[in-house]
This record gives sequence, C-alpha cells and structure tokens, in this order.
Amino acid sequence: MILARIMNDYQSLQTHLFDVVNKVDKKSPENAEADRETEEPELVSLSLGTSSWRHNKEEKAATRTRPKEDEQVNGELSLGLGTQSNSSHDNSFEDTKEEGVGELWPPSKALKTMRPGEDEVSQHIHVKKARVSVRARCDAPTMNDGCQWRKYGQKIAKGNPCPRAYYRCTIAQGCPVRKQVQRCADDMSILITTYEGIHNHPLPMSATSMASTTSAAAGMLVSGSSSSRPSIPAATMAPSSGFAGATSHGLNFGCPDDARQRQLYLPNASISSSPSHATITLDLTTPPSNSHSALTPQLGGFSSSFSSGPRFSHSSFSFSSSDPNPNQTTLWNIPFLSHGSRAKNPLGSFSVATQQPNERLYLPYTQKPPNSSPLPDGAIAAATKAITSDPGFQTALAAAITSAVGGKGTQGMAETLLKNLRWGERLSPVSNLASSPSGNGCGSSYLTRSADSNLSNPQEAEIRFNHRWASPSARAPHPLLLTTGSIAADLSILGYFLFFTYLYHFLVTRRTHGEI
DNA sequence: CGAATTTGACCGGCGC
DNA sequence: GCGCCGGTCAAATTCG
Repeated sequence: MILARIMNDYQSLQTHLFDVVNKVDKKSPENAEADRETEEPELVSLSLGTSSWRHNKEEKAATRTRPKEDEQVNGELSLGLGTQSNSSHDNSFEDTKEEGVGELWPPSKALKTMRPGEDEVSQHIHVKKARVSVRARCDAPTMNDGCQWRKYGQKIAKGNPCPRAYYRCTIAQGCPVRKQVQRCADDMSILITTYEGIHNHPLPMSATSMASTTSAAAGMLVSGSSSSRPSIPAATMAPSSGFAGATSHGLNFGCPDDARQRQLYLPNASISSSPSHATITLDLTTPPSNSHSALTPQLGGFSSSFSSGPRFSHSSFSFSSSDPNPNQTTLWNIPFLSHGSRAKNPLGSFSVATQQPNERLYLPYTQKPPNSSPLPDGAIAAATKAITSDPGFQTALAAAITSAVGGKGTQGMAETLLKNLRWGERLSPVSNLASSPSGNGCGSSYLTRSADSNLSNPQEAEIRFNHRWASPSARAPHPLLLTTGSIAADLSILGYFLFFTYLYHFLVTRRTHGEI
C-alpha cells in the first residue's frame, strides 16, 4: 500500500536525518565555519530510488501553446513563477511534472514583456533559477509523469552525446511549465528530466504525485535560507505558484555531474543572485548501496511512494552530498518506514492516521543507534518550532498543497490554503499510541491525518506533525498542526519531505554556527 | 487533413 | 566585440 511505503520512506528519512544530525553535532564549533565553507560546494541530491517507469503514451489532446501566449501568461501569472525556487528535473516521466520550479519560462522574453518596475519581474528572475531534476532509469524516450507535453525543440548539449529534448506542458494553454529530457552521458539507461515552472492549471491525478514532490523539492530550495532570506508571503503568490523567491543558497540540491549548475548547499542560507540555476535533483535511479564518502553516513534508501502507479513502486529518496571536492559526491540514502514494521528509528516513531479514526499506522523507534550522539535536549524541538514558523517552510508547504490539490486547482487556492493553515504547537500529546512501546525510545515522531469532527467542514482534514525527538528528557510531543481542506494523500509525503528537509537544514545551519 | 515532431535558424546570456 | 552555448521559434516534415 501507499501508506506503507510512505511510512517506510519516512522512517528512512528519519534515520537519515538522525545520522546527519549526529554528524553535524560532532563537528566542533570552531570548525563550523570552515566546514561551512567547504560544504558550500556540496551537492545535495534527493534520490528517489529505483523505479521502473513504463512509458505510457497518453492521448495527447494537449492544446498547443504558442510562445507569445506563454509570455503573456507568464506575465499575468507571475504568480507561480515568480516566487519559486528552481527545480530541475532531469528525468521525467512523461507525465511527471515538477512544479516547484519557479523558473520563468521564457526567461528573457517573459521579462521583456513585463513592464519595468513590476514586482513580478524580480520574482520571475528568481523563478527562472528554480529547477527540479529527476533522474530515473527508463528505456522510453520520456517518462510518464501524468502530464501532457509537446516537444518544441531538441539540442545537442555540450558534454553529452545524447540530444536534449525540450517539452512544454500542453494540458492548458499558456502553462509555463517546461521540461528537458536527456539521457545521462554516463549511464544511458538513466533519463534525466528537468522541470521548470509551475502549472497554472489543475493536474491530472496521475500527475499530482510527481508534481507535488517536485514542488516540495523546489520549495526546499527556496527555504534554504529561511533565516536570512526575505520570504515572500505565500498569500501573495499566484495560486499555481508555490514558492517565494528562488534561491540558490541554503540547501544545495544539485546534479553532481553538472558542474555548471548551481547547487544548494545546506549550510548556506543566503540568497544569491547567481545566474546559475538552483537545482534539486530527485534521483529515482537505484539507490546506491555503498557509501560514497566517509563523511556521509549511509542510511539506506528511502523510498517514497507515488500514487500514480506501479512505476513508482520502488522509488527511493536520498540525500547526496559531495565532499568539498566537487568531484566527490556523497549520497545519503534515506530509508523510509515500512508499514507495519517496527524498524528502529533513532528519531522516533511515526504514525499516520487514515480516514478511519482508529486506523493508524505508526512505527515506533525503539532505540538509539549505538554511538549515536544525542542532540542537545530540546534542540530539535526548538528547531521544529523555528521551522514551522518559518515563512519559507509555510510557503513551500503551501506550494506543495497547491500542487497536491491541483486537480481542484482554482485561482486563489494558495491564498485560501494559507488562510486555512494553522501552525502551532499543542502541548497535549496527540497520542502516544505511536510512542515506542518498548519504552526506550528517544522520541517519537508521527504524523496524524484524520478527520476532525469539530470542523465545520466535513471535508476539512487535519494534518499533524507530531514529534518527540530523541532526547534523554523527551518531553511531550510538539505537534505541528496544519489544517486545511482537500489534502491529497500525497501531502503526507510532502510534509515529511519538507519538514525533515527543513529540520535538517535548520540543524545543520545552527550547528554550523555553534548554536547547537 | 489536422496535429505533433523535426530541425535549422535565431536570440540572448555569458565568458574571453 | 566575438564566439560559444543553452534555449526557443517556426517552417517543413511526418504521423495518425
């Protein structure tokens, strides 16, 4: 089941995060600065594990979009594009769309058409940099990502004998989303799809998963420098837009093999106006089984579940980080929880409540890993609080939500969602049902998604991020409550993804500054 | 015959 | 200023 996969993936992510945190924690403050510098070149890639995509040729009733129309749309819809972070996907499933990317689509032309002084201009500029790249093994020319595309060009890119194909979304007229598809020069079996832009229309169900994931990834780019970056209120964004200003700082998610790309590096939170693209890479290829760097712990692959179909059945998600040496890349595999299993998770347990009130899935962590270095008491709780209050996180999540519910996409959706978002902490434990039965858990983390009878709107769902972090004096969970309506199941994945990504970044940053 | 793809030309950004 | 390169346009071609 999807939930099972989600849980597995989540657990993996948690484990990975824990290791990362420990790793960071071990760094001495004195070296923090130096580390930070050396880490900047690091590439952090998100790997979604192996997945076999089946080329699905869907009817192409796509409407043809003309360039000029796109331009106009871009100008008008500065919404989405304006603020996004870049996302680049290199491998795309035919229908997979990455949203999160806030690139300006016709970058230069779009800008030209815009009136000087418009806010959108600057936003678009930022957007242009956001890209989400997806790497996956695929024999077909393109991967089925649920969207409809029309090829509008092909080029031989430098350094790769395989031509790069350019597609634009044709689901709706004027949709600014583009994607580039190219075979990996090193491994022709790997298809790299890079997505840019945000859909300005509802997405087919089959496309929401990927779109959501990519949106989230893009959101992370944006959130990279939550502390210093002037976030753009999500409410001001267009419904289709997901992120505020693209950034290439903070988190560096990039494709290691593309030196030209600007990647996000974790510790850096500043916004740079670098011309290069900030890129998040979702690597759907087989998760590396061996560590690539002594600096990075190998946690195993994290698999994320995509509801779109079997082809996503075994995706894994991993963080990769390169050593200071640009040529060295470290992959952090993030193992996910497996439903029903009781895998040990240093960070805690996690549970998911389904529509059925009593149906809750959760995985308690039972013990800390040996040699683990516990975080300072309350560090994660504090981080969580900071993260959830971070506009960047909220923006990213809003974008994810927008994407997730794209099928119902409507104008103003982002604003509406944001208004409905409620962030906060609850002192009362949501339920320690998820807490480790074994009693030696260092904490628990779980997400609850359930219907809230108290809500006037029966369709309104509640999502809670509850977590008790590993800590000798674990306190009551600090649930992060998010309430909104019409939340797609995909959102849970996004939530984990976003939250842990933020947490990771937050901790790394703090650690770097010797605050932890 | 309409729609999608192909493919060379064109454009703009960037580095030298 | 020039050339390289990535990206896009649009006429020609192919496909269903």
